[in-house]
Amino acid sequence: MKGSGVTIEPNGHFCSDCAVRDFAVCSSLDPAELREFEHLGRRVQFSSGETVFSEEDITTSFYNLLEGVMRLYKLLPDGRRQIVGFALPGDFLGMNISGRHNFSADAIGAVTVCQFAKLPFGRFIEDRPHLLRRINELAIRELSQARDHMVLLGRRSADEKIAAFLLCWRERLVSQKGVSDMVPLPMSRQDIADYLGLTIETVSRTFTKLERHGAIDIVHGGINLLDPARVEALAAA
Amino acid sequence: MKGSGVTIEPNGHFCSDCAVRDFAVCSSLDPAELREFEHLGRRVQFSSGETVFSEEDITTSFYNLLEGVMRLYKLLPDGRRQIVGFALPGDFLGMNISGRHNFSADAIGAVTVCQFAKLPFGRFIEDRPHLLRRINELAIRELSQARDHMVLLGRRSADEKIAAFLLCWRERLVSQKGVSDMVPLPMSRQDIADYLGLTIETVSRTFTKLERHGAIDIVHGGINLLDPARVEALAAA
DNA sequence: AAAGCCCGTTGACCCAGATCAATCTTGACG
DNA sequence: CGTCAAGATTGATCTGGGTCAACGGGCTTT
Repeated sequence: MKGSGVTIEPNGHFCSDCAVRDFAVCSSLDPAELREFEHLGRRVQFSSGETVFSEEDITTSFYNLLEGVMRLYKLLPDGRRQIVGFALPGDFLGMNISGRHNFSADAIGAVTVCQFAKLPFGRFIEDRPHLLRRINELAIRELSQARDHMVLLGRRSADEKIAAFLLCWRERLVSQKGVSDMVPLPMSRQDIADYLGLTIETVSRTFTKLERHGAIDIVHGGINLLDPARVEALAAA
Repeated sequence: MKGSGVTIEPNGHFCSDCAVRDFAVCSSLDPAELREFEHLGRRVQFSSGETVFSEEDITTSFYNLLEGVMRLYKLLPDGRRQIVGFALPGDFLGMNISGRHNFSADAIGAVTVCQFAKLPFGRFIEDRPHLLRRINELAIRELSQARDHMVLLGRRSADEKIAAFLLCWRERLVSQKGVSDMVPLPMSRQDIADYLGLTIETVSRTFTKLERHGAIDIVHGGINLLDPARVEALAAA
């Protein structure tokens, strides 16, 4: 579902009290810069399932995810899909060198982004090396995650993939909402399958197996980690 | 094989006539900067199979590959290996945010690198945003390649993996030594298998199958692309 | 509340690619 | 030139996970 999103009236939205202020790209900006920066972005909302941008689209904007979860994916011509990542609040999307996006991005549930037009954003960076350094830092971190994911896709069994996914997803949620054994899974089984290079049936079966072994409890919208140690042992790394 | 490499006497080595001058990180530097930069790096040689740096090692240096090919890989505790990339001359290695390398790097055949101590290099970048921009550009390009590779690992068949690998490898060699239907493969079958998430037997069988179909010709140290169109069709993307 | 749909689960079966096991090729070295 | 070791190929067999198919449970719609 292609969506252009809904721009929110800017009343009352200031970078200085933005929820992702401290861990997004903008954490590198001082208060004065932040006031200038404020005029570059506009808040836009997307509803569940809407596509924020598509692979091969000419890049006209960058996005800072403020609220919600997004799936980032690539499609093969015959429809096979590989999800290359899930984005959480604070993630910065859209950087590329070809001038075109190299993956598509959909909202999973309602999403709010801070959208920056490419050119003014590029100009703003120009003489702010600390912002560039911050962007570089995020790119390098993503690269490291991408390599970990290659190991998972190329060399791990279905059981290991699922276990590693649960732990890694929980870990990422920690920085958002603190530690908890309840792990919300807003994405569908199909999304998880396409992320792990499996089929939906294998994902379902593996969850059931983990539940039968008492390692997790499948609840609506997520799972409970009953035995984190056992899941860690399964993830084996 | 862990190796510390052999430093080459600096006589007669100048950045200005470096082979990778135009496409490595240093392409962003002007002649004056280049002269200063020259003192930061030292040329080091590694012989076939030597390890230049290992995953989890504390990062003390960055590397600019000048000559040869390297395999970049991660190991699971039980020895399973995933090659996350092959490095060619001009590639810049070692960036990370944790202070530790996040993959290992071996020489495939003899290799020459330009090695930079981390701290002086970091200081040199400090007030040279154009160099930082160049590094960022390289990171973003690698990220895009990493995502393509995830699709390959997660969603493609063995035949497609091999075909895509041959075409992609040939494409990369174009910028090094021009177009040719002779594709040198300096890495072993095991390396190819670990890059594609397959076993050595499947790689061997798939090569043989391609040869029987007249698409390629297996020669010592590489293959001849007899029917590029057919291989492209197999790669299906 | 009945109908329909979407999503997830479960079972039966199958196959691409892994595993196991020779055998062959090539190059290094006495 | 013969010996050895390392890599590559090939064949036989097995299996993890894919495919196909049925079913169920929780929504929305009317």
